[in-house]
Amino acid sequence: MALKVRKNRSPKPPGPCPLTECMAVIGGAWTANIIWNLSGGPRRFGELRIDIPAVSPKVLTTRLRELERKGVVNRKVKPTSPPSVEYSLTGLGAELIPAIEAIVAVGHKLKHRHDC
Amino acid sequence: MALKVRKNRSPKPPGPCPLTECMAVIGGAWTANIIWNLSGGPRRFGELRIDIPAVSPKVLTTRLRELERKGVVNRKVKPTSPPSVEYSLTGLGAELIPAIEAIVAVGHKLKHRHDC
DNA sequence: TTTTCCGGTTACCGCAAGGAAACCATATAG
DNA sequence: CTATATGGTTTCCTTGCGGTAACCGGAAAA
Repeated sequence: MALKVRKNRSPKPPGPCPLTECMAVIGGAWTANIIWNLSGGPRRFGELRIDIPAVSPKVLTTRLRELERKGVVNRKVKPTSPPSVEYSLTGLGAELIPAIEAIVAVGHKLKHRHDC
Repeated sequence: MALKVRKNRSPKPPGPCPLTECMAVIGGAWTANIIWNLSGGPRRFGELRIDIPAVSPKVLTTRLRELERKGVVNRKVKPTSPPSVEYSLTGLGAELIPAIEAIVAVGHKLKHRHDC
């Protein structure tokens, strides 16, 4: 009575899983929200804090630094006074938008179904 | 010297954020992988363990139960012997596929860029 | 009788992610 | 002189997520 594994599995590419890899980028707390809020154009630190009121400055800094290191967002310091810092999506960051949009779309459907 | 918040923010719907809501569904460890592996058709517990070797039975059970409760997957027990349990995506679960696919697509791009 | 297989369950544990609150440096406005 | 705005940093602490490992119950195969 051997285990018969059916072959209708979805395609499994070799090497590190692209799904896991992408989730590692957008999976952190508030990460997707941050990217989503940057999709409308550059935004300053304080503006992001207003856009996402629940995020603490510590976490916001952490996420922005991570995303910068991964090449998803760009950090530009403007030598005004007091200096203001503008964050924007890089080309790579822009490529994440369709995925985020798809997630948002599902979120709407979930709300619709849930609706209790 | 008042704070001038620019208005180029992305649209913010009232109420609970759809983005956060959807991420709560697909955000758990291995969750997206599980849904992805079910997108090719129904799959048994043991098959999923083979598809995703790194997932422990405990976590796999937890995730499947969560997804079942949220109406994303369907659990069907077949009274064979030993009994086999088949998991499949519900209609709601199927709606998640485009988002997952978008994430997978970005994962490929990430690998391409990274490529080290 | 013992083993194998399926689909789990249970107990235990470590650690890192994340929340809260306080603090900081600089420069201009009033 | 003091207040305010900006963009953080630092410290502390809790929670819970997820990993490991062992165990389980029924049935059939050997």
